Amino acid sequence: MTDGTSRAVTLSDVAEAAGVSISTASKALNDRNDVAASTKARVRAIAEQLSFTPNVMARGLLAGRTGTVGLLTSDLEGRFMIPILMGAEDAFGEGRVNVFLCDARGDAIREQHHLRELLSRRVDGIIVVGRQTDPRRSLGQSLPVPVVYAYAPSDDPRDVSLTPDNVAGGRLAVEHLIACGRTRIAHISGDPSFSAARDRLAGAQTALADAGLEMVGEPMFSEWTEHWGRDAGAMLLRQHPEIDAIFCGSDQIARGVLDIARDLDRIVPDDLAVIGYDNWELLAENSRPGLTSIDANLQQLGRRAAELVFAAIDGNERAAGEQPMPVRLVIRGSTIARR
Amino acid sequence: MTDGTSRAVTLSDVAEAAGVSISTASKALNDRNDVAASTKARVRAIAEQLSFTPNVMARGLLAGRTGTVGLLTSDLEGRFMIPILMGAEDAFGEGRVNVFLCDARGDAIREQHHLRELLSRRVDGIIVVGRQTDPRRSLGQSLPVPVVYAYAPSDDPRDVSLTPDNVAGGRLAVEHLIACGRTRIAHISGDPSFSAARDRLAGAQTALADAGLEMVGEPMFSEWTEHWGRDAGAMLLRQHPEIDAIFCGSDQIARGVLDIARDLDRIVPDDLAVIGYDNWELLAENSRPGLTSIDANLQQLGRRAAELVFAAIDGNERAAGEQPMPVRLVIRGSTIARR
DNA sequence: CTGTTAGCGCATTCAC
DNA sequence: GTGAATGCGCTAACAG
Repeated sequence: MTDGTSRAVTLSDVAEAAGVSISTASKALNDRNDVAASTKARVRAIAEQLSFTPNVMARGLLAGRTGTVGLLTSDLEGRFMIPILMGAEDAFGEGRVNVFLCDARGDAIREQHHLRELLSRRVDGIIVVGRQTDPRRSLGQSLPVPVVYAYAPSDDPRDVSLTPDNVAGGRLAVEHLIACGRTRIAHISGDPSFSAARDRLAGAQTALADAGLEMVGEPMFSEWTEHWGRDAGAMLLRQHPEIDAIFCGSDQIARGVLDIARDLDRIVPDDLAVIGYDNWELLAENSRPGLTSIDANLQQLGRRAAELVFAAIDGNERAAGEQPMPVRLVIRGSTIARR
Repeated sequence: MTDGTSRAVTLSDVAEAAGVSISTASKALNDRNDVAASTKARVRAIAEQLSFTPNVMARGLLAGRTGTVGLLTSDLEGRFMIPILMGAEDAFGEGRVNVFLCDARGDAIREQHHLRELLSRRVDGIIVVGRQTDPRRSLGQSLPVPVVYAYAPSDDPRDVSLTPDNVAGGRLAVEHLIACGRTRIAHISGDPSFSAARDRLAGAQTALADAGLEMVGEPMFSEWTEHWGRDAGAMLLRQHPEIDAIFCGSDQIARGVLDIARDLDRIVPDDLAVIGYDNWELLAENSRPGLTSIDANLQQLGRRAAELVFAAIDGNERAAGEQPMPVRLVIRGSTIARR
């Protein structure tokens, strides 16, 4: 463990060591031109030597800004927050902005608690990340800082929300299957209480209708798990052996379907095409064959959320409403045979 | 988006509204006894009404402490940081400590950059999270705040490092297989340049030797992937059909082995027991059968790291050296048939 | 070009 | 009990 005792060196330490006033030292370090080049160099050398790091809090007191953003999540265990966080970090980038990460664990009390903490710390803005695409309760309109909702939209249309476009994703998936020459397409998805499940189905239905096709069998809803994918896949392929493609509501479900297809001697993709959702690389790249999937571009979503927070902080741009974010298709071997 | 314009209300606002001085307001809100109960109540009511949140920066300026901790990770995409972060958050808990999350993306330059930022923000301590258990370069001994290394230890023994005990994990895994009556045990693992791979093997060898057994075939090293698990499993089972158990260096590898075992008509666990490593629930709980695995208790590791940072901050306790953290066995159907 | 002064928001003496 | 004064570390406006 490093030495936790030595007091942090302050600007006045540097000034004293350099034999100048505090304000001169400040100017030198902030590269103002109203200071002699020689003293500037000297002060900087001293600062370097003393490994001086300016106290951002003190600076923030003056500026009224802290250069911090709060990320309030209820999905620390899940996988959606991570890419969003990465995108946000990218956007904040070298902009000297740091992120406070708070995990509410899906608990409203804890969320309120963390919200107060973030406001106490005078974050310049807040990004709220949910774990489903269903609307969540708004933090309210009376906060002193801008708020952007990511993945899970706010239930208040006055808020800005960025959500992946699940309808477009469903459409994209089925259009791809049709483009691959498939016509007898079925759908297995997760919990129907999730708008994600319903929206993806809606998109799929649109694509089918546009092509003059009908879905084979009823869409099957239950859990977002491999187990369900296996069970549903087995039922479906037994009841409707003519099926030549299955659109799955998640990569986990798709993995289950791939698994059971092998048991039933259905060759993927020749005999049966399978497409997943989320493009969870751990699952999609390691299956046999690789799993074609829909990617929600979460990193880009996070980046955009950060940009919106920024815009609201220093500009006056005040967007509002739910903005569906584009998704993309990632093709692997489960829909097109690689040669 | 919420109103980003309304200036945050300050203590002087509250004082003015309550018709008292700033210092009295301060005392009232901090529950000091040298203030009349009536005024105390009044000030608090006003503060509540104005939704006053104290500016932690200003307070921190005085106190010399910020109540923040930096989490410097190089594993934002990976899975190790998340449970560690959760454990740390638990430990910090209601302690009014917040976490700055910085992702260095495995880049030393970026890490240095983030380190400076954290020091600028006067974090009270830093937790460094790596993505492998191999030693990483120390941040140095001259930092003004305590540092604890989690998962990846520091290469400087003067630092405190918490790493999962991979040797114990390897031993535990093989002891379990032996307890299940297995005697012809093989090993498939990942990249041998990882100390995790070597340590787990060492532990396994110990357990075998203690039981008077020898490993079947050579340990197989390559990647931490399902693909490798399938390939290695196929080779192994073909060359050594007598194998009755495989200890895998990761859950991904184990999933591959389970997959190929099914292809080769080996019944798990009756005919072949399989054990993984990491207890990645996504993989372990959804396989057929469920995957027995070694869990590194990362959440507890994170909690402990936070506790050590705390101890160093306000106590004088200054631990040092690499502390191996206990692991545990999670039994599922891949080693013991569930009835 | 440099130094002095003031003040960001708050907690803490110390007078009254 | 209460309030005026001081200072945390820093930057901005001025005066020299």
